[in-house]
Amino acid sequence: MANAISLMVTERLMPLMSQAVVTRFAPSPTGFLHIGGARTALFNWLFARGRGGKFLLRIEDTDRERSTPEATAAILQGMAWLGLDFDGDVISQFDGAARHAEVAHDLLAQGKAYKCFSTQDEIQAFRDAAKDAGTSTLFRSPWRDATDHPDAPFVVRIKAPRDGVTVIRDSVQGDVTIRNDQLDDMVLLRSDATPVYMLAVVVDDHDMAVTHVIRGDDHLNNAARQMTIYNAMGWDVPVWAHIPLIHGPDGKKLSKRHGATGAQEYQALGYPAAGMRNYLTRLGWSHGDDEFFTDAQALQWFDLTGIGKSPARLDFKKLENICGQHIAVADDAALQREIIAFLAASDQPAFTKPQETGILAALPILKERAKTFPELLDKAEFILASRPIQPEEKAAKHLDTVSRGILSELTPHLQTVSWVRDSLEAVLNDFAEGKNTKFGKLAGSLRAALAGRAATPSVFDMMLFLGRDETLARINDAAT
RNA sequence: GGCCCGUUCGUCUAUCGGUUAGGACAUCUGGUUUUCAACCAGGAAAGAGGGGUUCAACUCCCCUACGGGCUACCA
Repeated sequence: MANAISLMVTERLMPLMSQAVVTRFAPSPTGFLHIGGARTALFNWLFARGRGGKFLLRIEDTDRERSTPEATAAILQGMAWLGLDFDGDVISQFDGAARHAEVAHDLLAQGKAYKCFSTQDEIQAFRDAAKDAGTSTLFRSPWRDATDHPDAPFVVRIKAPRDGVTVIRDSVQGDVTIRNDQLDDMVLLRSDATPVYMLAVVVDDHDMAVTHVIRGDDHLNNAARQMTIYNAMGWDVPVWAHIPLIHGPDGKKLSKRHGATGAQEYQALGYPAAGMRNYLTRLGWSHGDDEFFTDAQALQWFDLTGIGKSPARLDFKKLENICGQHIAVADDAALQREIIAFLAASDQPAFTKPQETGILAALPILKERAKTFPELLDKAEFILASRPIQPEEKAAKHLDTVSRGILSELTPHLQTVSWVRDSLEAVLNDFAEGKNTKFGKLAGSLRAALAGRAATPSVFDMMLFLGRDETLARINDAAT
């Protein structure tokens, strides 16, 4: 029986194993890692990793003018922050130029591409005229079927089909049909013989054995044009999945005026990577009613069929909510490391050694009350600050003359009490009652004395954490 | 201009012809509370508009509106 089952499992898995999933993220290095790009990378990562496949990274740096090494570094950093590890080395598309050109020459030799001697000025003039006349601006090169060639600069264009239709079988968008008379004979090789992006992607995706192309839907139309190259070369077309772009809260394309657009800005803002992954995954993708999930669950559940077709908007409130949940369940040591990285990413001074050990020890009482790292750190002020504590404005209100007097009177009670939660609670409650005041009022003063803040963990937690001597010292500081 | 894609509560979404259109965040009311966070109970809140098809449409088709994309010797 067990054998029969394992055989069934093996048989079902075999086709999948022999055709393992390969995805890639292919950003152009012209700036930081955009949050939309980060989500695209995340989807590719989830899809490949969830299926034991490979996730590759290719930098599309064929535009020498705009590509910079700094941008590549920023993209790498952003991915590292989000924990999106890729297989193999970073691949430079520019490095493959010779191979891309080779394919273009192959097509030329096969008569599936041709040399076009029309100059850019001529083409531009044609387009302008067509626009004025209200006719199609699709350029039809007179050189497509020419036999005699002048001795002049030329570009290599592909002979795109003119009849029939091209159907993009897209896992997200469904079948998208484009009439072939809408396709132009796109340029493969520029007049300086360098390959163009449209050629490079196809060749690279084929050579890298990419099985699933998951990318922004701004490439949806390009897919039809790219298919003419696949078809001309007789290559298998990958599974396409064109995902909608992310929009700002106002529904417009996400741009700088919406605030943070770079993935790393979110790190500097203090969002934990796990929460970011969860939120970004859920944005435009769903698995029933599941909102909060672990990486393991996302890996198991993520599928192309769950991706929506309409653009989603960023909602910082929900991001915070999800992040708060992830901070609450995070492993203390890992959370500590992430907070330290956050400090560096946001240009804040690093922890001193005592602060570092203090935070780590207090994480259990801190992490359940914060949605972001700045919030957590704010509530950790009783650990980070050292005597004498300088109360902030809101806290100072709890330290008026009367309150200070009460704190002075409290001191002797704390000197003798057994330093455990139950005893402390009993003493403080009795004391408050004896003073005919509410415990809440007393707690406010204690909070101000111990942390200098109005929002802190429980006063008992802080007292236990600080210990008798430090607690009394701080109360004394505040009372006098 | 041409072509392509999209449109369910404020937001993210479920629904895959028959539901009182469900959940989450946000919001409002009440409760709890030691501040913050959290928690508990409850409320308000949606099928862009117009035509079809069908016994029945949020779901299928068409038109319009709105949003987005592509239309480069950029990627």
